[in-house]
Amino acid sequence: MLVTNISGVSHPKPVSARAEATRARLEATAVELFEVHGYEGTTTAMIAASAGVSEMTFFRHFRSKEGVLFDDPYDPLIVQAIAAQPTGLPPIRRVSAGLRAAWAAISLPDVETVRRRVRIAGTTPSLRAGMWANMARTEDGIVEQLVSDGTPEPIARMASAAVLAAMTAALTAWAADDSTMLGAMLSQAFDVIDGASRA
Amino acid sequence: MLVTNISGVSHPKPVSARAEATRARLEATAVELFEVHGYEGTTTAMIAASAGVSEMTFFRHFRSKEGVLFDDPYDPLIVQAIAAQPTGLPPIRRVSAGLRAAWAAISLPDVETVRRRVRIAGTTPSLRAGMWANMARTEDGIVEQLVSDGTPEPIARMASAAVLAAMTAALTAWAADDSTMLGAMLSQAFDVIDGASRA
DNA sequence: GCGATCAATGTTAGTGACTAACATTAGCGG
DNA sequence: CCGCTAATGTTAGTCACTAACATTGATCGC
Repeated sequence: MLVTNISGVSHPKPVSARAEATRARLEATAVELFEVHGYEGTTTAMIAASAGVSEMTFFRHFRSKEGVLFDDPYDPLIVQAIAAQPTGLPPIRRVSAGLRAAWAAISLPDVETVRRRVRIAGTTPSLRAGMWANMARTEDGIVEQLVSDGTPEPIARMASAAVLAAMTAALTAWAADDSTMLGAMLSQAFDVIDGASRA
Repeated sequence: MLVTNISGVSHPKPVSARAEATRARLEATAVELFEVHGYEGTTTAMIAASAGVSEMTFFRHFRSKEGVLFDDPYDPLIVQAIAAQPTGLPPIRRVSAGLRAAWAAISLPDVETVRRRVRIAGTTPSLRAGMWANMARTEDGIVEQLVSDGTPEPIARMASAAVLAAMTAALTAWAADDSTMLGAMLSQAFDVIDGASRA
């Protein structure tokens, strides 16, 4: 539930109401603690204790400590939007146009929640990499689509990595400054990719 | 000593001959063990034991296990090359042109060593992020240069993130396939950024 | 209601990366 | 050869994370 899951695809876990409640409680507790003590200053033991469960239970609901912030299920919407772009475009343009379209087509459900999370990630050096890793599946999906339309794999990977990196930069810039708007930042990022941004 | 240290800038540590020898022994031992048992299958205790030192000594020479593979000191050459590009170009073009020039200007001392390391990093999911983190200082340097030439900071960060991401993709693609040449891969990456790459 | 069942949680014990504090050794200059 | 300091060793810890097994609790057939 961060940024590459644009349309709100949910986890396939067949969860009971109790489990879902526990997960939600852990998630909320964790984010609050991160904001107060910082990510590194918050231990998984603290999160579990504050949520009233054992540490083991924390790891049953989240793959890792990072997993509290990053666990986007793969969202096919992005890949579909890219597939819809003309194959005649240079790959990087095709990806940027696709992402532009994907973002324009939706409206994020709870923008402020996302902003809080991205802010934590953007201000913690060790988490910047995690944000990137969270997009791995999305990158793979984009690459697969480009390749199936005839783009050589290395080229496809370079193009998607570049665009997703610019997008990530846009997200962290947006999260860091409350006066900015997500749409505007993303638009700037795609403009940068398209070489349309000057100076 | 990986990829963002193009001109061989060395660490500023005032090292004795003995310490340098120990460091080199640990480094070589570690890479060999990584290649045999995989990165995750190699413990720091194994590395230390194989090198004939205590585990503590390992961490005195390397910040972390990842640090064995990634510890590029910041290389000002790249930033200089970017600074030399015309300020009239769109930021992303300026960065790609600068990196193109930087890579053309040098020849990597021991290409095969680099390839071994990048291969380990590229084939270990948890290390892909580390490669990226290793370039943080370089990214910051590029951003600083662009900003001092009038580019707004968010734009500068989007542009450098995008180009470095494409470059990283080129490096992993090169390392994964022994029949490819580094220069050709990098050239392709910059072509992708410039939108010159078709299909 | 009542027990059975299975998911959800707890407990315990461990591994591996990494740190801090303090003790020891080894090589160099005098 | 002595002493000094850098380099290394030892010990004892913290924290993220895992495995194996025990326990609770909600829901379902009855």
